[in-house]
Amino acid sequence: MISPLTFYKCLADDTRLKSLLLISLRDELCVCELQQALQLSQPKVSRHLAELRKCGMLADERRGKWVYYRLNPQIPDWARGVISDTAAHNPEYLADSLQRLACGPGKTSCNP
Amino acid sequence: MISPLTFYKCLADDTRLKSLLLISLRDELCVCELQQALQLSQPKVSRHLAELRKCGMLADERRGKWVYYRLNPQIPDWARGVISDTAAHNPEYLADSLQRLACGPGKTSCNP
DNA sequence: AATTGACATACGATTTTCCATATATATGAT
DNA sequence: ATCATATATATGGAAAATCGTATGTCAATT
Repeated sequence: MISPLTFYKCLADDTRLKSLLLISLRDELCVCELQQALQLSQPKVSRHLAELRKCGMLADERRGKWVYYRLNPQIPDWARGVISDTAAHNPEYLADSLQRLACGPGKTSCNP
Repeated sequence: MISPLTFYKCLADDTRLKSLLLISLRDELCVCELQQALQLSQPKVSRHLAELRKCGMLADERRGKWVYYRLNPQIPDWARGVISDTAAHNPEYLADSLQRLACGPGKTSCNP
């Protein structure tokens, strides 16, 4: 069970916070989608996702060449609520990233 | 208006997180009460409270020799919700501090 | 005005966090 | 087998956060 302090340390970085919020909104995202949405280098995105995975915040699943990340089903409800509430009430914080994520209905940047 | 990232950076330290949660539960607390509850040095508590004040998370009010801190009335509802939900769902994290805070009905450690 | 108690801040040092770059691994296609 | 793409990790260094100690400020008491 994740401690509140560990949980908030996960959210205390721009890359990790935006990744978590975007994943929460879209259910699952692969690394290259986040990379494009956040306009960051691949190692930077990957490193922060790995940290979130090690903390138990994210679960990863490889499908072919891609690795998809989603919220770990085991995180407690209060933590899931914090993430979704934050995403819901801070549209400006996510606007740019969300726009770069949306490249057509049902489409992802990885699978054109 | 505080950004989500700034907000979570405020919560990403043990002293600050516990202080915010305890203040949320007790409405207001003075420095010496937190100092005793958290078993920390006075400068350490004071420094972190000052940071929370500068970020707009806390409001302070001097009454005589004591300075009382409370949640800034202007913080957005989602942020206040995050704090109170966290306090409500993590009793173990706060148990020790809460016990040291309670030194009798209606009494504080500052005003014996 | 001198003193005491509650609190704030300044300073230097240590620790932690973060990053860019390079390199390694894994998968699928040719 | 080779290659290209997607992702992961390792390394060294830079930047930021945190801390302990010392000192400063403010209010109340005498």
